[in-house]
Amino acid sequence: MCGSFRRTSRALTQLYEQALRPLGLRATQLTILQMLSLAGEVSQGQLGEMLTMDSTSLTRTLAIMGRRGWITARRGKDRRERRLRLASAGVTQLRSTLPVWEKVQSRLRRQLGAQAWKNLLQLTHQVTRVVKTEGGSL
Amino acid sequence: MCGSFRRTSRALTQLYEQALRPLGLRATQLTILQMLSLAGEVSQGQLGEMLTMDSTSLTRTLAIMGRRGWITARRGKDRRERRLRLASAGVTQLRSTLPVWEKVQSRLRRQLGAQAWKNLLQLTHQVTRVVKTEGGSL
DNA sequence: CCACAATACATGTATATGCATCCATATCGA
DNA sequence: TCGATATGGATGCATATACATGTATTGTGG
Repeated sequence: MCGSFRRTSRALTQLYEQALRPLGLRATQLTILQMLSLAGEVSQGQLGEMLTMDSTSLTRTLAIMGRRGWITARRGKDRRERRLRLASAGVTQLRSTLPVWEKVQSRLRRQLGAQAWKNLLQLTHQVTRVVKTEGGSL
Repeated sequence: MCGSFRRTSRALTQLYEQALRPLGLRATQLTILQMLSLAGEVSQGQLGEMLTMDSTSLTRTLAIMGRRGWITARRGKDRRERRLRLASAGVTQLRSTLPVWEKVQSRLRRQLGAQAWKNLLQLTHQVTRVVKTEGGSL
């Protein structure tokens, strides 16, 4: 199952990134822009939790995105935290990226069919949930 | 969809690799061992095709696995090709790894249910196939 | 046979990602 | 309040992964 997911991830990532390449961002970066757009200001740890990603792995990607001016970070009341927000350049980048993303997504959905699409989203979320909640004892 | 798959891949990879860590191999490496075990001798390009992985990405992983003595490579009749096989240490490694892998896998399958499991395998393969065959026009 | 296009990898470069470990800060118990 | 512990990130290190480009080899039309 792990191998199947990893293989499909590679295929999907290539598909999406091929479309995103002219815009100069990677799949992970788009996901982060979308997440911050939805969530507003969050800590690095919270973002990691939302993405099921090691929060220290985010340090590097966030640094790249910070250099490009897409996000800003500031210390929170708890001064260990980095609280992250979209910067205006990030909003702009996201806005110009969404149509491209949407186009790939809708074509793929058409190929797969609405039912398979829906099942996939539901099942992937279920797997993530199960692994996260039962991971220790699995 | 890409984000969902990537997130679930991260979760699954952590789950499987947590179990595999004492054995000193990564998820990708196990997949390659399994593939070579099933396929016998194949070229690097064929292996990349089977895994939906850029064949030049395999160069590094295969080098690591070669250093550990798990695989061997030789030139084919076409001397540009590297034809890959499991070495005996690779067979041994695979044999000692399979029970651990099986254990994680079966527990996860129990948590998800047989039907969801089956649907997932079928759907992920479908997505991979669609992306690979229609990728250019998507 | 030969110049040229195509193929199979190798290598350079960049990002993604996780874990172990370290530092700063916060929290909590005595 | 002070010392022990816990928490949030930063950093070092290793692997995963893709693409662009370079190199060796093969295939091909003339």
